[in-house]
Amino acid sequence: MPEGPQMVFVKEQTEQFIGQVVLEVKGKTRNIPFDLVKGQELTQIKTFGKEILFCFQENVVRVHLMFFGKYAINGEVNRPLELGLSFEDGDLNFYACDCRYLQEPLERMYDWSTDVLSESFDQEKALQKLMRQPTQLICDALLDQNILAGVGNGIKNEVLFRARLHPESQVDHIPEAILRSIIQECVTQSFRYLDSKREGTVKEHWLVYQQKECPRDHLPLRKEKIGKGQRSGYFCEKCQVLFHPVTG
DNA sequence: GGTTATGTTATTTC
DNA sequence: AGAAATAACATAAC
Repeated sequence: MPEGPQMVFVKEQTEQFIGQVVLEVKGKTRNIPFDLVKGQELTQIKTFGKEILFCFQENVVRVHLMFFGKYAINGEVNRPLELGLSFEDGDLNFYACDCRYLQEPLERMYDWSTDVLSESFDQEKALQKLMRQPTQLICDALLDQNILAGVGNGIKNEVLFRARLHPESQVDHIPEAILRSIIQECVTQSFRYLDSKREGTVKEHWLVYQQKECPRDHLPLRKEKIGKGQRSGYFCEKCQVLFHPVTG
């Protein structure tokens, strides 16, 4: 469950442990020095893109759920535990994820202006970065975490559908005004996804992602591995415009 | 059993 | 050296 909004949701679900001390650390991860986390008080939880950052007094534990990651709050999942944190008032368990131990100041590692869910997200900066990759296809560019941290394959497909843009359009063939609207749409759809997580309505959330039919004109959606990343694209050939090189 | 899937990084190859 | 392709990792569902 790895797109940005889902991680913000995990943050909201785990903030109950802020102010509590870690009583025990366990799991099979070798990236975390258990003894240096044990006894620490959880002071803050942040997210950056698809990462969640558990900030303690003297260090930070970063968890990325990757493709198959799962988590449980005050419960367990029947599979090998990657990282378990026991607090005074409950516990937090992560599975099949990437865990890292950070000591550097976060400000030195992260630039929150690239995180679409951050209040300091900078659309203009994202536009500049996009335009610095003129030959990329837009479907690949939207998944670039250095440009739009937090955007995943689901959000990508929704954004392109709503903007009526064909996913295989090359960046430098797309008018700047449309690039701007795409970036805005990444923010809008990310927050919309977050809302549906909060409301428990994710199943009804997607218009095209993992769907079969275009909701606008009811034609069958195309579903193909597209772009350099060969990720699943769901799109409508009729209502999503493919931009071609400007000639003449 | 094969394929697919919300992702990223390490390694190999050119 | 550095970009680009490939492999690797993890897991459940159809």
